[in-house]
Amino acid sequence: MQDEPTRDRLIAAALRLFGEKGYQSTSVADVQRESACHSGSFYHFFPTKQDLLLAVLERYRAGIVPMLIEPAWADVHDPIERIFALLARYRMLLEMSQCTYGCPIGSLALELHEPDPAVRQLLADNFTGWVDQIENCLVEARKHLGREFDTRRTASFVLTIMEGAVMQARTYRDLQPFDAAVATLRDYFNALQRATANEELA
Amino acid sequence: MQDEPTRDRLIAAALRLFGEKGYQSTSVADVQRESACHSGSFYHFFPTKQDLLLAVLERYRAGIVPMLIEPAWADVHDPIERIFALLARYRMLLEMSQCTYGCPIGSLALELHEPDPAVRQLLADNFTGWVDQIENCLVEARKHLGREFDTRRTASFVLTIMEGAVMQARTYRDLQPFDAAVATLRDYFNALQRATANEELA
DNA sequence: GTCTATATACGGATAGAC
DNA sequence: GTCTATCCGTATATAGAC
Repeated sequence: MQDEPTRDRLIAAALRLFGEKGYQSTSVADVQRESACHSGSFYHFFPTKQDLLLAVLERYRAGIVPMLIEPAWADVHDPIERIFALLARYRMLLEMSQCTYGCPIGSLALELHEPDPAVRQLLADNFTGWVDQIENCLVEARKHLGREFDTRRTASFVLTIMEGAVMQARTYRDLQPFDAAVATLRDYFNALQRATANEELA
Repeated sequence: MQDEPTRDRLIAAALRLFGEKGYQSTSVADVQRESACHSGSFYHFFPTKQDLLLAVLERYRAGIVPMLIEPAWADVHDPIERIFALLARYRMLLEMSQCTYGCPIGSLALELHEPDPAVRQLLADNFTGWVDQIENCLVEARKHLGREFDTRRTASFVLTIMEGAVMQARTYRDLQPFDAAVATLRDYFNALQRATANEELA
């Protein structure tokens, strides 16, 4: 950890701190302390604090598949189950943190009310990258879900639910609203599959 | 406006500013300027900035029915349509602000990572008050939605979707993900009603 | 209750030696 | 590339006259 290049250590520390405390509540001094480097090094790599944020968001974006999706899907192959396996990862994050740590991208998206365009774009890119993965699952599952099924719209809906569910779990400090949302999403998929099966019978 | 008691002017200004810029990005000086009062008055009414936040959250909570629900439901009587009428209010807020202003409670809930317990409780109370109203609609609509229908779980699901949809609309600066989420929720209710109608035929 | 002036701390960012 | 020391603005909060 200490042997990593300084720039990477700074990004790694910021990634953790921005997730735990938020962007504004994390001072440049916090990042310096956690990465064991000093002011001169920091500003050598990042002209401003926001440039560090951009690097963090880019690292999140690049990490969606290797750091989030692949671990979640290693032992799950059914496309619909993969969606719920991903949601289970967020549940685990909430559980391990007593419902304080959820989705860092969602938190940043609402914390920064008037983000710099480059920041906003990277937040959006993170959402899009996540939704892309869900959509892949839905395309694969399409035959069970009806011909006129809109895979993109539904993939976006899954992100909507994950983010809203994390928000409530954090606010109530309770997994129940998260579990409730996931259970209701499950109902929805079941209803779609039942409807499609009925169509095929007819 | 200028004739209002000072304390109310402070709360009103803070309510607006916290919604527009967030809590941390709003300085006490901002609130003083917008409410046309000075430091001495501010700290006469609110010992700390957080005490002002508590007053704002309490005002939001008390305003759910008179300021949000009643206007949204004045001309709508079908219980399911009332749910969509409420969601349409949020769409209007997004539209009027070019997708920058969504749900101030949700924004505060994710901005404040380790809120004071009193703050967190008031955020939760706001969510609960909102969900209560949705649940009333679902109880009224129950006969069309199936006997084993869980009204509380589904009401919480509606909040989940609203918050997640607002988050995405703000991040993309585009109403499309919001509309997509609402349309998918509509599909879900339609599926529930269809399933219940089929049950009754059988 | 309201005003002005100010204490005090901490934030992001910079200077310049090494 | 890394270090120490520091500038300077702004933040919350206070003091004390009126």
